[in-house]
Amino acid sequence: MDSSLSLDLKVGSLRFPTEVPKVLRNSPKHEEEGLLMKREVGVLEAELNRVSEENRRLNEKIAIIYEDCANLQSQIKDLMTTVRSDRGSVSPERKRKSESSALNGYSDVANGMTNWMGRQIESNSSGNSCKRAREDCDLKVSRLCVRTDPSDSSLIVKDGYQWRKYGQKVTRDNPCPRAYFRCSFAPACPVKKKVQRSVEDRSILVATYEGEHNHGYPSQLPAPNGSSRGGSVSRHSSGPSNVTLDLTRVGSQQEVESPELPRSLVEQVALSLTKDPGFKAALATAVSGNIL
DNA sequence: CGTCTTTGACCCGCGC
DNA sequence: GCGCGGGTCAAAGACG
Ligand SMILES: [Zn+2]
Repeated sequence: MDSSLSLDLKVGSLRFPTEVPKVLRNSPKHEEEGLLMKREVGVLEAELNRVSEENRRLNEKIAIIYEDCANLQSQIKDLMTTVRSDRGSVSPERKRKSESSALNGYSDVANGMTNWMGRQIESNSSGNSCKRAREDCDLKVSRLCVRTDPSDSSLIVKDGYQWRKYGQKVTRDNPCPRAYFRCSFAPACPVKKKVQRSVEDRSILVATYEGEHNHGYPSQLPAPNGSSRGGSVSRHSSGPSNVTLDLTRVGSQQEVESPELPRSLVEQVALSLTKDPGFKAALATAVSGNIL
């Protein structure tokens, strides 16, 4: 397994002949028109074949990416355990329960993509409107919209990290309370997040993250003995019923640069894919399709 | 017993 | 200084 995953996808090189409608015009020279039409048809067919082939290869690549993601995450997990054991022996900070963050409902890939997409959404909106430019120097603020069951009154966004709630306030412009969380996966992780229900759509939770994790992504592969017979699936299912991403917003605004350094290999992989908006959309569609 | 949630108190910046 | 609103602390309780 090579950790430097270079994909070399040439999706952006799709170029459709833009001057095709020329042959549709009314022309007195029918033979020439027919000839032109045939040639154009041939070109289009070749293009179609090429695109289909490209599509097939992309699907294969996506499958490979899935595997690589799983492999990378297992490597990260191993790395994290060794790092934790080292640090634990040196500085006896009060260690929290560093495991048993069961991911129920969706896969690690979905988690990573969710996180990454949220970052993309935020970097889009903040880059365009630049509402708060004073926090860019120190804190990185990102926003993630999550659709949950409106009947679920718990403001819990299960994004793969471990959060400890430390406050809740009612704000002025929103009748729904706002919950404050701190990352409790690492003892000194500075990341905080605020979760509040959206005013317009009560079924949407808006999570605002600030700061960067000083640890890797704490993803846990689903237990190898995943053949849990009984209803233990939803035993501690405080997770949201479904996490959806607003893909239209991602697709409508391309040109996303991500100047920040990736914190984990998973994010690095994701960032290497964001260069091309077309592939981003395709991958997002494929991933969301697989989630559902 | 350790960890997390709840919740009122407290702090702090800001506008007047 | 004072009130207001948002963010955080920390004691107490819940939970496994
Ligand atoms: Zn963290």
